[in-house]
Amino acid sequence: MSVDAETALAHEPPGHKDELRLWLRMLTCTTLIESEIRTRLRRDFDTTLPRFDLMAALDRAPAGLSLGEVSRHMMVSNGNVTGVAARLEAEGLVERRARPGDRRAQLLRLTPKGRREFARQSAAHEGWIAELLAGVTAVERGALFRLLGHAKISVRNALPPEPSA
Amino acid sequence: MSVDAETALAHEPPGHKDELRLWLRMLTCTTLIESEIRTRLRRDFDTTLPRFDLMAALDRAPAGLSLGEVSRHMMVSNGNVTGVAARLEAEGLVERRARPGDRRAQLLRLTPKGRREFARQSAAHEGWIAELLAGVTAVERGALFRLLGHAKISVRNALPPEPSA
DNA sequence: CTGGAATAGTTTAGGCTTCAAGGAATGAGG
DNA sequence: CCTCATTCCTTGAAGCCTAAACTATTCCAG
Repeated sequence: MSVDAETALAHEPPGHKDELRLWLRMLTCTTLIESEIRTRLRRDFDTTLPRFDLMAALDRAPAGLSLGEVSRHMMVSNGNVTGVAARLEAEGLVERRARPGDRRAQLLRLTPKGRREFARQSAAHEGWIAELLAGVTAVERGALFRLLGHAKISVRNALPPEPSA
Repeated sequence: MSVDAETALAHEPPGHKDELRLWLRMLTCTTLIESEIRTRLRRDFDTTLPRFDLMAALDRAPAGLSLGEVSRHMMVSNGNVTGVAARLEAEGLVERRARPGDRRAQLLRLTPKGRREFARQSAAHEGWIAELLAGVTAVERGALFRLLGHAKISVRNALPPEPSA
């Protein structure tokens, strides 16, 4: 898995391919990092990125989050969260509790075991990211962060408006 | 480099929040764009991103590509390509031919219908990307492209070496 | 020539993901 | 009260994705 679509495009006839090439390079970077992280999560912790992400969301919210809140946080569909949460619950890493005063909603929280487990995973994860980005200087990182901020705003502005927020 | 997660952690003082924030922002940008593209591909062409990507790879290789070559281009597993190619073949967009002189390999090629269809899709796709990134100036795009190039190299250097190429 | 390594693809099991349809609970107006 | 829209979540169908095991073929070294 070494060639990427981006380099292949470099010899296309000139045009407005500029944004496209930027997008493909962005995608390549993200895919490279993401699949390496998936591999290591599996190898070292026998877990997956979605599980890790869900636990990360809960770790930042000690009071718990509803499934819907998790879904918005992770930018995935709500039906998706149902399944991932069910598996984490089966492993004893997450627990559900009824939300007082609303019998529709449930609060998801890390169990003590889940909190311990996530602490180990997130420490390793942070190290992995630093390792993968070690070749980018602090100055470059700052510039990238800022420019990606602009890109994020650009995309959000071009997106269809959300049902409030 | 093959240190287990625990040991690696012991040697690495915390302080990599910086890289982590950059990574999360990169991931957010990519996810936003990618899910919008998926939505539009479905809405306007009743297709998916993997199908589109596979056809894009074939479009750049008029002589055809083996399944393995497609797999490397798309940076996905070979088993995956089997399935996506099968669906595209069932829709008459792609055809398989034996590769002369090697009975293991098969060449995948766009059919005329597939080529027409992809031309429509890729024109729209290019417009969508330009639209989403319209808020990023040409100068910023250039800087982003260059910096992401550095990031890509950094990641590749940190990755376990591949079985040649 | 022959045995073993490498290569090309497929299959299988398990998990992720979306969309769409639907059930249950809530809340607001009449 | 009712009723109806809304919210929260689950389910089901279909597709994407990986790792690992497997088949078939090719290549190579002896």
